[in-house]
Amino acid sequence: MTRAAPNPARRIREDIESRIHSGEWRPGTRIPIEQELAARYGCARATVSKALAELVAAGLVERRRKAGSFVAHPPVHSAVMTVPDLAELIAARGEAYRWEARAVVRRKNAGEADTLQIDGIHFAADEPFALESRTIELAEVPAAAEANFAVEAPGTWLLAHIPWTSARHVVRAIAATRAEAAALATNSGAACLQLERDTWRGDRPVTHVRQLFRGDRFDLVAEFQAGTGKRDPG
Amino acid sequence: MTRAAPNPARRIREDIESRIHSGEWRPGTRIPIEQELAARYGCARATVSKALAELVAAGLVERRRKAGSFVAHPPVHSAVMTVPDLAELIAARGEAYRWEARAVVRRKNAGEADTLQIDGIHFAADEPFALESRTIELAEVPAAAEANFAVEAPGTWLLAHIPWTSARHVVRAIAATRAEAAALATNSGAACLQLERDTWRGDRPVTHVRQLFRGDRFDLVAEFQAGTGKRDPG
DNA sequence: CTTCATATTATGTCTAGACATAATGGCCCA
DNA sequence: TGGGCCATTATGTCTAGACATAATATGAAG
Repeated sequence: MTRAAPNPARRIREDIESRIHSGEWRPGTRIPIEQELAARYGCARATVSKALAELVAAGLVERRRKAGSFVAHPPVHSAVMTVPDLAELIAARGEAYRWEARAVVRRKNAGEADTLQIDGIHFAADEPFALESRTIELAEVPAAAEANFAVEAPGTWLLAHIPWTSARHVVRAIAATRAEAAALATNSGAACLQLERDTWRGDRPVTHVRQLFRGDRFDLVAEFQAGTGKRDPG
Repeated sequence: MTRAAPNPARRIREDIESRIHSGEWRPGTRIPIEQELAARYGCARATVSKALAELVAAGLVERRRKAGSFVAHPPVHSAVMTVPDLAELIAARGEAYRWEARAVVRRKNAGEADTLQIDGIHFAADEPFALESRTIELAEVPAAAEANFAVEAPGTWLLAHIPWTSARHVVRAIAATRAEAAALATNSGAACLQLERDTWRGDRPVTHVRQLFRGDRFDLVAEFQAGTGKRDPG
């Protein structure tokens, strides 16, 4: 058997990538068929296929049976948003972080499982940074009943204790109510960024949060990196 | 050669996925070694490896040489945000879409390449939906000089003509200025969602946009889907 | 008792060949 | 001319085996 070159798949991927990035192969361009690529790079078709599969995962390429592989049209409208853990975010800024709980209430729901309702404020350098209002489903996270949310912010606690989740975030600009404005040390009607997050484990709800930030103190960043193929789970 | 079951890789992936989702295998848990999984599922090791590779791509699993494969810790703080093409978004709502350009100016920059400055308004059902202010680098997109941005929104045009990009979005809540409020048919100081996007081709800037939405008419959604492995570029 | 070399182990990658599947494009028939 | 069937073709998936690589564990030497 012919011995393999060190990294054919990688070479193929990077070659195609650079052709796409350079504009030589524009969106919609048909990529040579796998057989031909295999011949050109001197490797097995499975290797070409793997390289193409990675490019598909990166969003650079689309493949259709019989039709062939094509340079994908740029999905400019999707990007990875980093939703901060507030304790981390503020610590990273070098400011003192503090969490102050205003209310921790266990709600008994007739027939259904109980929920925990937690309201509080995140402080950065002793100034109010975000209002938080959270509901935790005790059926999914029974251990939450024992946690002391007067001391630790529930988001931080949950991150460390929940097995796995999927989540949906909704970002919206709203005007602060009088009460919210007071809590955030701003004026009534001020523009605020509201982040709502629903979290599930499988298909069962785990927690719902609403976080409210002063518009002049916080913004969200989302990045779209075409085809780097980077996986950096940190 | 033993014939393969219809979809072993998929079966393996879904099985492991469900164990992770159910909490049976918690974050950090070691997944059985590939040999054992291959034996258990009655398939080749390469197939197990492929299934695991997909789970890694989905962020559910981490693999380390010699050490083994492990259930990853949930990266709850990242989610995929879908940034809409406004023409599409509004059409999808079943409302009439209209773009109105207010100014299209070519700026000559001494020594450097020219830029195109475009300001306009997106309308949904004849009501102002978003203000847009955009700069296009003509050095990167010379064809833009010929486009008629009085008729077609530049975002839509660019989507169809730019080879490939990476992008950075910043989302912020701001109060509308008097002029912005007037253009958006709301009142001065109203909470608005501002989306700024810088787009590059390779490392060279292509375009910068600032879009302003009325807070009560628009929100952004970001999803974090653990391990569905869904690729839906459509 | 520590340190370094080495064997072991589990993942990483590749090959050559086989069969599956779906979409296209042309052919045949009405 | 129009519509439906079918062969072709390119991707999709899998197998069994081989070698590469990195990290750990072990054992030997100082």
